[in-house]
Amino acid sequence: MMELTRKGEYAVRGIIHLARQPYGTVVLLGEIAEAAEIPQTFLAKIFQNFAKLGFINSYRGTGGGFSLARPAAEITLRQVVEAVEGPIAPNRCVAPAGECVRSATCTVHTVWRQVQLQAQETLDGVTIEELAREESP
Amino acid sequence: MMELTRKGEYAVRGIIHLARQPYGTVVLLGEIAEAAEIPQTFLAKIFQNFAKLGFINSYRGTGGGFSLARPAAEITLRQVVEAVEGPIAPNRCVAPAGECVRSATCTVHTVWRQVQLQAQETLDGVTIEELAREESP
DNA sequence: ACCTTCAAGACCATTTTTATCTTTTTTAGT
DNA sequence: ACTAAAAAAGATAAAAATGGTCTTGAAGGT
Ligand code: SF4
Ligand code: SF4
Repeated sequence: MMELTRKGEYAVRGIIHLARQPYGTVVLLGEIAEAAEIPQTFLAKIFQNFAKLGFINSYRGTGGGFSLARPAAEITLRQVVEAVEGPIAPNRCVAPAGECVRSATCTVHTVWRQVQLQAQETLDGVTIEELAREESP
Repeated sequence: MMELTRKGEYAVRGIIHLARQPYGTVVLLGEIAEAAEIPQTFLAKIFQNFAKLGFINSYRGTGGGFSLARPAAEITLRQVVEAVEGPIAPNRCVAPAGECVRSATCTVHTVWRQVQLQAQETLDGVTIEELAREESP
């Protein structure tokens, strides 16, 4: 239930790889795709979207590629996940567009709301910079 | 992202309706479906599964229908949701069968694990009996 | 000019979701 | 025994989402 899609997983892996380079480094799409084991054309779509959203810069032509558009410490995991998967919502009624006629009185609604808030807080509390640091043990 | 399917939503609504009757009451599938606004044939499939799992009893023939097989206070929301949607896992690597070669060293893995634990705890902490009580305000 | 690299959009196979329909089995009541 | 009621089981299927690929075009460097 409620699983991240490949797209979401690839997006996180891709941007973390970018964040592991010195800030400002321009990296080839192909290099990121290979290192993170992501189908290149699929990652291209994801990164095109990231560029539009201002997470990364893209450069065309020889010597082109992608670089972070702002420090990894200023990008949260929630922002990345929501960029590709849409708002975090364990049920329709807690999604932005999700109306349910029962929601005003529904006892289950509040539970989904709590699950949603917990997930949002957890993902908000982690930055790409933290995730990019190599693990210690 | 990570949304409950109709099946999951129907399952919860259906069993709550059953839990609102006095314990042991046998209710027609059609009555539950109508009250909870669920396609009857779809709810039939869900309840067949619930019966197999021992949440409810089913009775065929005239005067048949469904009743809770154990008190609503002993059925948690997590049990109901996992019965229809499978284990709660925000990413493959925290699912029972989900192996990822990176999981041992992956910094993101621990975040998904935390989201998973929080959701599991929240849904574990709510019983169908609580949800079946009419809301107060 | 020419090569490199990303952008954009069309395309497509597979899987999942969301059901419906039909046939069979069980049971209660007469 | 017969009949009607009701769930069980399984086949079928439309629609949507997923997980990509392919082609063409545009921008930039040499
Ligand atoms: S949980 Fe309650 S409010 Fe949310 S969709 Fe279900 S019935 Fe509606
Ligand atoms: S979060 Fe880490 S461990 Fe989990 S699937 Fe992604 S790479 Fe693998």
